Amino acid sequence: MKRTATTDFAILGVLAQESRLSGYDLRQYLEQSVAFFWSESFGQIYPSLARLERQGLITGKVDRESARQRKVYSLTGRGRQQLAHWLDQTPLSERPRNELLLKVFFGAAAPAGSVRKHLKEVLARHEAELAQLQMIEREVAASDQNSSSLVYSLATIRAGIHLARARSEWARETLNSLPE
Amino acid sequence: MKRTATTDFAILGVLAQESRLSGYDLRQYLEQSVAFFWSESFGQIYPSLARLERQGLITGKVDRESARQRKVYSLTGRGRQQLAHWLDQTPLSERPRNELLLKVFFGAAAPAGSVRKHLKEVLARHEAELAQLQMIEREVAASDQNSSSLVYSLATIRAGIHLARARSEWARETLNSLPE
DNA sequence: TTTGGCATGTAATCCGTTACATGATTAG
DNA sequence: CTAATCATGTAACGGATTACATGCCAAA
Repeated sequence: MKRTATTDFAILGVLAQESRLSGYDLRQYLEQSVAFFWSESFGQIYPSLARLERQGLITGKVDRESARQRKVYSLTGRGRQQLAHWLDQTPLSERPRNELLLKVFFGAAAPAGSVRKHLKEVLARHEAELAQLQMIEREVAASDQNSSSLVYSLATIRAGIHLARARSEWARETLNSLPE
Repeated sequence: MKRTATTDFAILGVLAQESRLSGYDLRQYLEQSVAFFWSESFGQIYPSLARLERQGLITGKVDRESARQRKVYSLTGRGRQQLAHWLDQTPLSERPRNELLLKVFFGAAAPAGSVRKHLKEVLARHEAELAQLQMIEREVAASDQNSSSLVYSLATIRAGIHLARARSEWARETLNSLPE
């Protein structure tokens, strides 16, 4: 018995911050905010929107102000309630699958230089990610919008910074510790 | 077009380190070594073993030395070759889904105290994990076995340590930064 | 003798991505 | 005009967990 359906709650969460969004908007929003720790595909979003509307957690209406044919959704009271309930449940601890670490673990069976090559690549990637997140942090922190969600956005950005830094340091350290 | 089939390679990798293992053994091995960044269920392992044997990458034989009815597998030359090839491919960057961060991000819509509660829990969890990994690191480092895979085991353990430390520090810092 | 661990497998189900299918609008 | 982007959806597929189903062996 699992029951998570996190896609539904990701949608409810975004609609709690901003209403009158289309499926397309929702995707954009997620990509531009939480992409580094969460993502949804259209294949998930559209069926989910239909389901949530059927359940009365969101309401959809055709957007007349737009020239395009788009349907925008907003949270209902019940939707907000359900979201709050889900947010209160302790999050499931993820069972991550890290292909890089698996390849490092089996390093002894790899061709010479493979592991170093992978480590150099991730080091570069995480250093770039770190720089980018630090820039975003400065921007967000400087934005004068004192919305209630600001502190939470900042917290997740800092999580990304901590993780990118830890991964970079590990990669650097490991490159030094490996022979050849 | 994706093509990963990582379960297969996880099995090949373990068999490269130790031969004559049953499906049950493989599960045990994975749980006791790479569990914090990789796991496989029986529902994956047994079909995968059958497939790998059909492809000639491993060979299985009924274990006569054991009183139990078990079939043990070993890597073939071709299996070792395939593994080496896979290990050389740059690992796919994971698209992680972190439910905790999602709940933090939507914190403004949560009941009062929810986020703090979650953060306290993960802080405790990661601090315990950190202590455990540090212990394991000392044990493994002290083990006189100078096997070629030792350095790679240590590297993955240190990855766990870096990550657990980063997550703990982030949680502590975030608890301080949140109001109330 | 009965419980826990060893041991193997299949079936049901879920979750998620990718590909497919279609079409309108807008900017260059 | 034409390419990019907006926009919505379904179908096919694959990967993974969980539940189901079965049964033996060893230790308490």
